[in-house]
Amino acid sequence: MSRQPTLKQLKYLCALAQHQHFGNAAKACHVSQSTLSASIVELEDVLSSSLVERNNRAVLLTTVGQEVVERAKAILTDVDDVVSLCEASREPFHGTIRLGVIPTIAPFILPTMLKSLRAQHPDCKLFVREDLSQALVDALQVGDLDVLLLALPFPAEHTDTLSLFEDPFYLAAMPNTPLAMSSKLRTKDLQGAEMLLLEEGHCLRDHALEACKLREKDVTVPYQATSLTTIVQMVANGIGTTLLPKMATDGGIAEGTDLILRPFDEPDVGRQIGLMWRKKTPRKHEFGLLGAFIQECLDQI
Amino acid sequence: MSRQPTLKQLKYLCALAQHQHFGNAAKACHVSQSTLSASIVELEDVLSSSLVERNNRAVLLTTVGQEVVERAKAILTDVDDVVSLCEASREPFHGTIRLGVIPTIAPFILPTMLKSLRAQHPDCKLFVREDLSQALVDALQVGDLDVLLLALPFPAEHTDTLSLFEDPFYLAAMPNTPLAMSSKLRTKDLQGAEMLLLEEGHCLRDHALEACKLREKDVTVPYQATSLTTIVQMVANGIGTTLLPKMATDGGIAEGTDLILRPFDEPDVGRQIGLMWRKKTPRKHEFGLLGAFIQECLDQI
DNA sequence: AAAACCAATCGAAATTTCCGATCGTATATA
DNA sequence: TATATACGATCGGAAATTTCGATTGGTTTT
Repeated sequence: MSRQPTLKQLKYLCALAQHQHFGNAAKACHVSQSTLSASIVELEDVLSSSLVERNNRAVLLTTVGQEVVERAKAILTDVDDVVSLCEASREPFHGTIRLGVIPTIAPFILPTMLKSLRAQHPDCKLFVREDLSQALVDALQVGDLDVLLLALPFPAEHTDTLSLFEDPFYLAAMPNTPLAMSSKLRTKDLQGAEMLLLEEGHCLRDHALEACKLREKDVTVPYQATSLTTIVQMVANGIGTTLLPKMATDGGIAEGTDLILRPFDEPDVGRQIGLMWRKKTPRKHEFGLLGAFIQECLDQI
Repeated sequence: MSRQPTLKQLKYLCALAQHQHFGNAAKACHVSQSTLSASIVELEDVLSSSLVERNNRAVLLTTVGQEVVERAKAILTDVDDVVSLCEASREPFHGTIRLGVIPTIAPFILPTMLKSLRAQHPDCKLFVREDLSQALVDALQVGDLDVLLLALPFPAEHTDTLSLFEDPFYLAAMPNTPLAMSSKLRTKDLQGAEMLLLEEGHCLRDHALEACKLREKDVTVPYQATSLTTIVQMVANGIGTTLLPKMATDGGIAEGTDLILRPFDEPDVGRQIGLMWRKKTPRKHEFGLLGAFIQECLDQI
């Protein structure tokens, strides 16, 4: 009868795979190097397979080792899921929710949301990470985050999404410019306009291009356009024109400037905001409630 | 900081769910009743949820308990899968072998080899990368490849080699040329001959120079001599003379041409073909078997 | 009321886990 | 060439845990 590997051993192996260094991996696990080393040896003994090649300058995983690490990661997150399942089952909004939010949403919704949350669910600890969609999805899939608030659609395997609301785009332009003064505003008026958009990687950029049927050449990407605020400042200084999500304008991003903010005289010019979680998450129900909660927050703005 | 449940605890919970009885479940797990009982209590403590109702005559699982049991079962079989994965991978020729082969070997041996491999070891996945020796060695040392098939000697630290067979050089020349017609062929006859060889980086070039005691000035490197086939075509068009490894001529590289192929009337004019792997690889034995397998393949050609 | 059954609990023993120290080897530095 | 440094393996002892048998408390059956 062969023994079974321990969760601890699997955890140590994953840490070793990540750090490629026994000492550092041990530090990350809060154990001594000797403990981690012995654990790995024992794991290899239990599995009767060498998982790691200790080349004296680097730590290399064998093919089996890599495969085991992959599965070990999955197992560890599954175990974590059991824990959070129990947490959530005790009562929604009573545990920790690790939420990822994209930069073009976070500043406009988090303040009200966090305030409401503290008022209505004081026992809920919300850990927020702000990053680009792709980074958030990666973190979601490996189990570093529980749920994301982002613009849909965004392709991601093994996930479910819940659409919350539409966020229309407004044109932001200086007074006296043709786009600001035309009687009706249509997306085709933007053809050839030199739009200022956020740099690559921001989904707002892609969704704006998509919604307005623009192509790359219609767009000017200023150097280091990493936040909407800087773009607004540039437009206010007469450098060009841009699209802003209603969410941002409601948040007062253009206050203190002379900018004209115009909605489009067409339907469906905007982006869809929603939640995304792992298909296998045990907290679907709680996240559905979270969606409703966010919608309530928005009504207050 | 919340602890994690143990695999043992999950196992006991599953047994309890199955037997609906602490004593019997304990017996099935080969532990005492007190041990199992305590384990369940501790699991409930870790998860801060009651999983089992032991009020009345029977043992009842709570809703959360059932959910946890279901996930626990999945986790346990996942862990077992890791074990059997390793069991399977212990058998030689049952996993993935990432093999590097140099361009002057690959086309002449891979077809038969892959065919035999599929026939004899259908579970073996062979990933092949064809590149120059130095690139292969680099890839081997950083762990991107498991084993190389190349011409020896080739300097590489932290590696072991296994010599498989000698691959003699044949002179390839057009009829009516002096080298094709001389009574005996010796390496010193090549002095001053304008040999066509592969460009820098191909070890065949170095080994040919070495075996025939030639120096750089005896050689003509044609523009873009990247494959033996093109060199053969050039020689067949009367541009010069070249050396071909027996392996290539056996493969019929000179078919359809008038070329004369002559062995040398001297011993040890050729190159040595062998395997190379990292000194620390845990698969030495398997790679030894791979060497024998390759030798068998060659007998079939 | 007694017996039977069951799970929880307790204290002692057995086991394991963990750490610091040390060793062996490979690499970098002088 | 000699010395210092870095890294992982190993060992022995201390600490933590796991495990067990015995016992307790509660319920059901006889």
